[in-house]
Amino acid sequence: MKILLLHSDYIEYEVKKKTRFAEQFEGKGARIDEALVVFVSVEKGDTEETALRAVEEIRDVAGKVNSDKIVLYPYAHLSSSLADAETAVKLLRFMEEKLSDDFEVHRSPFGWYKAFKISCKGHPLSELSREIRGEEIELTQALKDEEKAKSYWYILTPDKELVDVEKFDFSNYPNLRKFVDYEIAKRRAVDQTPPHVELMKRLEIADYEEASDSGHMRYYPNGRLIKSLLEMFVTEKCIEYGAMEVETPIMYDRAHPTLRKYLERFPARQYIIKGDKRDFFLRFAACFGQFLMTAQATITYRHLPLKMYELTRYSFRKEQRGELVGLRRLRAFTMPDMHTIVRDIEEAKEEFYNQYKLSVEVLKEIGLEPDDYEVAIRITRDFYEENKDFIHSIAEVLNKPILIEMWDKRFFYFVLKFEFNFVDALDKASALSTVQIDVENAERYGITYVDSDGNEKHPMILHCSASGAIERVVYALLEKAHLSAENGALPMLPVWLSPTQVRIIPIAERHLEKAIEIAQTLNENRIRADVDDREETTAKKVRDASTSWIPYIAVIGDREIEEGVLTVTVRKESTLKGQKRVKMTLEDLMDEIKNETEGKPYKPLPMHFMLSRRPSMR
RNA sequence: GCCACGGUAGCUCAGCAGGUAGAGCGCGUGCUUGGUAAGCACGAGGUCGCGGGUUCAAAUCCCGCCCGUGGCUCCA
Repeated sequence: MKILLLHSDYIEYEVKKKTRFAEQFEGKGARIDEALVVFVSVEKGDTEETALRAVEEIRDVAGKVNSDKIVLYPYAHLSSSLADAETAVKLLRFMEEKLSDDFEVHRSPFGWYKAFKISCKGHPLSELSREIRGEEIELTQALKDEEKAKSYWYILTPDKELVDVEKFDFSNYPNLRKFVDYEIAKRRAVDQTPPHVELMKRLEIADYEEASDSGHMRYYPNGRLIKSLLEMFVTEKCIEYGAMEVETPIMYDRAHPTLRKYLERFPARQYIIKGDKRDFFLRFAACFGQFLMTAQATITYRHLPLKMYELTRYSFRKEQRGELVGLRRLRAFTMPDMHTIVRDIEEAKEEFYNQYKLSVEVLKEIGLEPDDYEVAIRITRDFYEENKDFIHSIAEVLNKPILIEMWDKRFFYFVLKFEFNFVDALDKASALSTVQIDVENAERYGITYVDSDGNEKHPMILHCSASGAIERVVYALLEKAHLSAENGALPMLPVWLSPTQVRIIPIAERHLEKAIEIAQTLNENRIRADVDDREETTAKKVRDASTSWIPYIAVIGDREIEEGVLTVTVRKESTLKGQKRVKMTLEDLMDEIKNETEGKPYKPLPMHFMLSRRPSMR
């Protein structure tokens, strides 16, 4: 329940119009002089208990301002989580009744649009607001702390200087400025749909699914392929880095004592699922499963650092409705989540540093260069003061200025984290890779290791998402392609992620057989090639291939067959005005693509290799 | 929750001082057998988000609801 108390000379109100929740009311309005006016929002979870506490608050304030008249004024706009009308009216009546013992109480009607005039006395106690907490289930403690946490902002320069963010010269770092503006001012002056939303639909990657909850997407064959390749890639990198891949449940008992406490410390809203006897929440990361597994394992110092990895399909976060956008922010998303158990802070720092570099490398190989993102480090002041050299060594890795957010007090479970933030075409920022040093959860989950001295100790834990959410990586790649198009290039995805890598276009029907043969050879060599066998003009086929962002378009006609070559349009080297066409043999083409996609996972074509056999998905 | 905008053919959208529903793309059929970013012709395809009201008559006006997108959620 939220209440706003105003000590007034008078209040005057007039009922205008009913809403559908309107309470029976015959009068027109009222004027009450010298009253303590209490605006009230009854919220979800409020009970008579909550109302009684509110009554006590009101009594207290009324005593202080020496007022014997109270006006209870239902006012929905104090809260974004209102109770249903029935409960609200019930509790308001209840409060009216309780207050009537000591005060002259006037209650204005619920559920009407009302015009009102109020004259507030303006002395120090004349304006007060109070929040009376009921059974609050949706908002966790961490979310509230996040609101309260006081942040200090700095830029750590490549010269290892910590500059107040106000004093930093951003003129050479426009993207960092955008990121900082977004972070600190949280300002969004944009009122257009982000470019990647249009692209994800047009390229048949993903789309909204109206039959599901907001923030849950459908992925078409192209989208599934792209996601799948990214998932495979990040997973391989983490395993290569030394992690053990595991799989854990997606839902957990809400009442589980350990999990309950962790929920309180994580700033996210959960989906709740009703089970037979217990209620469950859907996981928002792989922490629970991995921590519970680790707690049971017998671990000694010889095993450390110990890494465990899971690709979470899905993680669920019930973000506020208005925060959801395209692939940027979802309620169900796929996240690579790796946890590293380390012996002490020194080992934690070492791993943190290595995983920072791992993240840089993963993003780079995916197609996102350090220029495409901005680095943020969030840290407690103590930890910074004690580890300056270490933080500076991180700054050296990319040799670019870093945004530092510093807190006096540790509000969260970590003492240090970094994020790589992508700044999109509309100047909005969102985090990709991140690593955190967690100093709390080993103890909470009862995770221990036996040290060389024979004693059981609690380790520290690193949380790492080397690429960030897979959907968000797709978002970043699409936005990046859009940005490159604005600079005159032809937008495209990296070749290893392009659903079709080579499109074969036969000039006439008599070339079709040869075209199919070539496509088959390519596919046998793990290159995704398809054939435009539709009855369309060559120009039309080239246009369609181009608007699908296909990296290599190979035309085959009499001349090519005679010479034993292909005429290939190379997208990367073309512009809308001038297309780069090269004659090359099939072997040359295969070599070039092999080269381009080396070390990357492969999956076959997501749809039939003959275009005439392929449905349009939307 | 609040504000703005939107929901019409598979897609993108026009029509809305009330009078039998339109375009482009896509799809189907036919002609054309093509040389690098949209060949030509014909055709099929619509409970105009849902419910109520006004009217001789509603996609169009009024009321309510649902869904979507963007922003806000007041930080004095």
